Amino acid sequence: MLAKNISIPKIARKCEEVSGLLRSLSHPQRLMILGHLAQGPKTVSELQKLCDLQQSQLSQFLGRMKLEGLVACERKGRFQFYSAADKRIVELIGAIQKIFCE
Amino acid sequence: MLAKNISIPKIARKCEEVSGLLRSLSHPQRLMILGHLAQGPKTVSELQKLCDLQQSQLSQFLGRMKLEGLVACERKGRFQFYSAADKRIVELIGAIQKIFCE
DNA sequence: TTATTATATTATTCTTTTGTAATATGTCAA
DNA sequence: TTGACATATTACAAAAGAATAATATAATAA
Repeated sequence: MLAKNISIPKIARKCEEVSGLLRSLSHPQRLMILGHLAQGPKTVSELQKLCDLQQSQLSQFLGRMKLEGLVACERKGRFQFYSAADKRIVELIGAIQKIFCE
Repeated sequence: MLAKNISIPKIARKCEEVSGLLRSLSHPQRLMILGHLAQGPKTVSELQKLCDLQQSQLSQFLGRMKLEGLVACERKGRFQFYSAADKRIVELIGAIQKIFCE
């Protein structure tokens, strides 16, 4: 139950930033979106089918997650390809799955 | 950037539960509280000093985190000792620190 | 029993988030 | 250029969360 190796000072400095990221993941469908993006880039309409969301809300979620630094996007023709913003995000999703889904 | 080993079906089933946990961690001071509790049990007043919170708000946060299954508590005399609810919570805090604070 | 310390609850106001609908923009094909 | 498709933005009502103050309960010591 103990974790002596966790450094509070380190966490403290990052608390604002990290809690912001976690807030973005604190919605079931945003968590789902990032779960899919952790597997590779997807267009908005692909995500819409995968997550069963209204177009408008999905777009709002993606915009918010982009601002928060969780996802990145790149337009190709008329499609926007969204993906996990960086390695840390993929690692976080991986850790969550390892801890809670195994 | 990819994580082919992440299973979406597994995450999907747990999305509601896990996003709820993450929501509890999505506040800087709640994250801080759990950071401290991951190191061992603490009384409310110890946490109050460590996290610089008003007594009332701390108590409300703790109550909420208890409902959410993040923390457990045990009364000893006039003190309530709070601790991380289980191993998964400690692991999650450890993973967050490893990914974002190193 | 009373005073004191430790913690919890309630009430209230303010802010943020959610869900939804409507509308706008951007890109391509015909 | 027009139409169709893909995505983004805006607006707004309803719900949830945050901060704060005031009050209540629970345990102990004197």
